[in-house]
Amino acid sequence: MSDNRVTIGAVSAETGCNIETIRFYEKEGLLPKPERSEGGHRLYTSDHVSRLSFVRRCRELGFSMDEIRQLLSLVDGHEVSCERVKRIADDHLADVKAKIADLKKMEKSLLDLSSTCTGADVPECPMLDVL
Amino acid sequence: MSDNRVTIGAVSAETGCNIETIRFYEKEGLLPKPERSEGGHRLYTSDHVSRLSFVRRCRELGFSMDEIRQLLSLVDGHEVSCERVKRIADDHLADVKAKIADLKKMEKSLLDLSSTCTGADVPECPMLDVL
DNA sequence: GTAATACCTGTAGCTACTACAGGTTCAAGT
DNA sequence: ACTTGAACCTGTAGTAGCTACAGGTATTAC
Repeated sequence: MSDNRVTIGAVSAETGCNIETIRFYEKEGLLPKPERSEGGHRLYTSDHVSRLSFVRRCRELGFSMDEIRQLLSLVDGHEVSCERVKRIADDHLADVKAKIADLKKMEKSLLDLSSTCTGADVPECPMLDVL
Repeated sequence: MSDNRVTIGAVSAETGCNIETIRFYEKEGLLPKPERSEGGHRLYTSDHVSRLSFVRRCRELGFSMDEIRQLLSLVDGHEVSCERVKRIADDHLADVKAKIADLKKMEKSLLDLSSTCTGADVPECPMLDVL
């Protein structure tokens, strides 16, 4: 069970995560330090791969590294309470909603601005005047 | 006309832009270098203030510093064509729309995830299992 | 004249990576 | 056994758009 250790390159190929990023996550404490070969190469177990996948999925959902660290500490400690997990997720959801709202404001302003502009090849632009 | 020069602190107070940010914009070429007092303090004219306001409005609309540099070079050169301005703005608008779409995907996933979770104070969380 | 405040330059920090440089180890082929 | 090339190692610097110092000088008010 502890025999099938794989190199960082294999983990990278399996997860689609850059080698440098994997080492970076280790340095940042998102991945536990793996054992090393005699020569110092990292040797990963399937547990590492699972955890890396977890981290990647969280990143895709926009969680910050700090939020991920909090989620991981809930997993690692014996403190997995739905309550706390949900709070972290809902806080993050609120952030995402706020960002969407900001971007929609920008979108509207840009559309308004763009509509003042004919796009013709003339030497004066009403858009710049507005700005 | 060239008498009413103001210090960086006054410009900061007027525009709401941090002193450090004003100096940073100068270093990055978004603001022209102002004259200096004998002692080396920056002395700004109203032209500088207008340009800083322009830069700030662009930033609020999400334009990158590089896009702002392009807009400014159109203003400064005698090349102000509506066509080019509109292209920059519309490209940026497309970026904004893409970001909104990404965030909406995140939002949906987070909502789905959150709905699997009761939020009760139990030691098992279905959300973490999904992740 | 002096003290407080405003300003100066230059550097380091933030997020989440990516991209090297320069060196070592491993695996495959002969 | 030996060589070669690929994969790995550490450490540093770069990205965007600022912010936050440290340590020093200029200006202003009293």
